[in-house]
Amino acid sequence: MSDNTKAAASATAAESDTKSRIIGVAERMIATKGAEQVSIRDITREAGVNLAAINYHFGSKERLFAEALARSITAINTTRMAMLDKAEAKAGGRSPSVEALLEAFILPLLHTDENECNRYAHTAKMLSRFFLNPDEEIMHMLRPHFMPLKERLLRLFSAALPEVGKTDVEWRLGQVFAIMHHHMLFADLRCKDLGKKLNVKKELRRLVAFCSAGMRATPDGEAH
Amino acid sequence: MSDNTKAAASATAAESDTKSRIIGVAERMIATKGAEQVSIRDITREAGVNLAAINYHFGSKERLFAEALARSITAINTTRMAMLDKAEAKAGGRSPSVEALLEAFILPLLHTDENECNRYAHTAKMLSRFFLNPDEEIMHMLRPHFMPLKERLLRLFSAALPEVGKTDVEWRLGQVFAIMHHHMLFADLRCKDLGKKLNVKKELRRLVAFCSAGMRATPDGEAH
DNA sequence: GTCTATAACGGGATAGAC
DNA sequence: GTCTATCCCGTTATAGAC
Repeated sequence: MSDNTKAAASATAAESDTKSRIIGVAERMIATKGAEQVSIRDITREAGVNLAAINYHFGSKERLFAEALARSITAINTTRMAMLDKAEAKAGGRSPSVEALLEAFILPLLHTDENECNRYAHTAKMLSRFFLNPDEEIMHMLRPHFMPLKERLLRLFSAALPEVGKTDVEWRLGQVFAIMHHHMLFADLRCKDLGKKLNVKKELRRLVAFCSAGMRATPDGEAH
Repeated sequence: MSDNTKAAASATAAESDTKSRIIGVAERMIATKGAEQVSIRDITREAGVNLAAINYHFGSKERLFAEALARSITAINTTRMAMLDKAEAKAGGRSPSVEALLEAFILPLLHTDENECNRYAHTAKMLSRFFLNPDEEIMHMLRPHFMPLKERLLRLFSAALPEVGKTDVEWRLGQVFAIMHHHMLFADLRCKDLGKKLNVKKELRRLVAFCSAGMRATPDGEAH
């Protein structure tokens, strides 16, 4: 075991950082087995580092996981930003429609792998972990990773919904987030239990229909 | 591996003191500290029973917690059923409005205590635990506790929304559930971090407005 | 500063005596 | 049915090597 770690260390001297290797291994294992099934013993064994290395570099298991979560969030939000760019370009100088904005928010979450039904199902589960046991430090560390998108969405939705107050727009956006969080939490169950691939197009249509109606609701709740 | 048919048998007989005492203690401790902070060692110490008693009577810690969760669900759903009774009586022979139905579904979840901001915040967290780590046996055990309500809601919403297909009504009801799950998961955070009591009336109005619009959405997502 | 070795701790589960 | 005695595991803390 000792010769293995030495070889790996010398072979990749430039980036043989224990810290980045740990993150890499953690990400891979989480993506494979899910955060709930990954112990730091698994990670350190696989990475060929000592058990205590995680505590030294990250402070705790949760903060290592938060690091991995941040990467996923960044990946998702980059795609969302790109879709917003396209939507804005397509709308010319005008404001993109509520539907276009929702699609940019929702669609990146529905991407599928061949083996994994939903690529980001494990990301949703990691998010849930933090929701279940809120940690102020981690939340603070995560905030920058989704704030830019949130600000932009708030601005764009407010422009698309001039008749809805900004406070309400923000609150309603929170409900869309809630729906998507729940959706992804069960994406793998729906897929694995039913033994069929998810119908992305259909799900997107349903989600956009429900959420756009909610975003546009009049305060008294009568939408028609 | 061990057969669990014995558990069903013991339920019929005069419930062993130990078993009911364990459930009672577990419920109380979960309501006080939250499920995440309660170990079976805490419970057995407090109940004055042996550590192994939980495994003997319930099979596992998770199944004991599921028992406590089932009680909360039953309490909530009894209130919901009563509100549906009233709504149906008020509507005479006609179908209660979407708003009245949503209110019956949502309002019971918003009840507050003096110390606890949301009486069922811990219930939501327990639900989340199971969502995070789905257990087929537990899900099967829980199903009867919310199926009657679900069936009734499906029937009533379908009657109130004749233009929406039953499959869509069910799917949309799932989104309302998602919103409420998320809402309760953060009820305590909103309350404790902001240091102010929740404004139940305002939250109810917002929730009903958003959800009723979503329930009524037209398939293409245009609601106005 | 970086990392290892090891110990201590607390948690859930279980076999087997009674 | 109940209880003791473990077992195994994941996590955390510390001391010290490099």
